[in-house]
Amino acid sequence: MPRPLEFDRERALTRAMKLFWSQGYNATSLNALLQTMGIQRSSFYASFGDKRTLFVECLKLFGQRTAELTLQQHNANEPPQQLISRFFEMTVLQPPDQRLHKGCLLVNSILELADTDDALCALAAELLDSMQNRFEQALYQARNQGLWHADMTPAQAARMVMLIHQGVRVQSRKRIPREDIWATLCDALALINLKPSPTTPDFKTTPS
Amino acid sequence: MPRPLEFDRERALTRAMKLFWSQGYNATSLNALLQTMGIQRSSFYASFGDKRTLFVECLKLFGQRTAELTLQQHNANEPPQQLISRFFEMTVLQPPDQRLHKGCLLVNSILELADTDDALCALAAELLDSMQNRFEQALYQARNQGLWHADMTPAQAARMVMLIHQGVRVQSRKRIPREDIWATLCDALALINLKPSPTTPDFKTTPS
DNA sequence: ATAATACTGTACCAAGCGGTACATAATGGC
DNA sequence: GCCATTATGTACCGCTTGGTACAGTATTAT
Repeated sequence: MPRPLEFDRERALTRAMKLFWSQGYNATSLNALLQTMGIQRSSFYASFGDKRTLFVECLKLFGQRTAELTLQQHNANEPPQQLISRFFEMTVLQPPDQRLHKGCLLVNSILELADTDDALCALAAELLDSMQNRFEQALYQARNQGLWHADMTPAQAARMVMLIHQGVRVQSRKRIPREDIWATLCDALALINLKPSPTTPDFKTTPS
Repeated sequence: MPRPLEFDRERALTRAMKLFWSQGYNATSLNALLQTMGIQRSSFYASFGDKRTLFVECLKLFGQRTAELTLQQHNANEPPQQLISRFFEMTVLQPPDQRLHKGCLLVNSILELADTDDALCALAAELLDSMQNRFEQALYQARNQGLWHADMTPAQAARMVMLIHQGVRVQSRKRIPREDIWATLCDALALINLKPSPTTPDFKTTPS
């Protein structure tokens, strides 16, 4: 009976996420959100509740998208530790500068909201932890298949991967050239026998 | 001729820094600042210009304090790479939880302000870079004296140290127990032959 | 005493904030 | 056509924001 078309909720949500991702929670005003989401104030509150509720949705969406990014091409033939390599390739190597320099929404949010909004901070931390769990699982498999070894347990190595990830995300937020970040990243991953690939990537034609 | 006593500027500045450190730039209101600094609105603008100018001072103060923290006890007899160990001990091991969980003001600021205030972000990045330079210098000395070696140059290792630092600062912002952070940190530093010390630290009696 | 300076206290400002209210137009199933 | 629903547009709310103005009160050197 009603007017069915709920504009483009997914699209609007994605745009909101990108804005939060770039500017942070506090610095993103409602007016700015409405403008980039392309909807009206009334529609906003009807569809998304309020700013904070929207942000929760954005955090979850980011976690989901990140998971898809690493898992979508992960088939059985592929060595498990390739999951980690590809994760970094997708987040540091391939993406346009614009996205690279936004860092990681989860990391950004934890640092911004740690002392002002415990619940949001805990949610972001939780999503980050699930990434760590996926990495640990992959390393566990890889070790059992004789495809990876190191002087530490999968759990320890997964913590290292997250440490490296978070460090890299900070680096990337300060507009350091992608080549430099990639070099540092390779150095770091080599230390735990996870150096991405024998082929040196080509940065020349990366679009922005 | 005038009334000489300029209240306690240093003290007020320190308090302001701590508040920014804990809450970030945007989430820290002027009223909150006045309250913790213990001064009046008029005195504030007379002595510190405005909020943003104050923040610049706070960033510089933080950089200076951090430098003092690592360099003050650094005498000639001490192995140079001990500077790095002590740096982490001072920022992760010894400080009360309260300070630990604030992370690093420079890292926090870079992530919060990357896309909204280039100048502030650049200043924080610059101060962070000077930390890296000190570490690189220390590693260079240590290597020449045969006190440290690794499969990478001092410059590469210094980048690793900063990567680890930034990763640890993110970890610490999510209220992870200090013991866990310390364990992860030891794993990471061991990879570049900078494991803090043979003695396992005692966490039991750390005050908060 | 006087002039100069530094602080306090309070009132005020325009602007922006997140959020609400409501009247109106469009769209569908019945 | 009718009604339910969902959108739009706009006006408005109370509150907070960073910043200014100014009168009053100390405090000091001269």
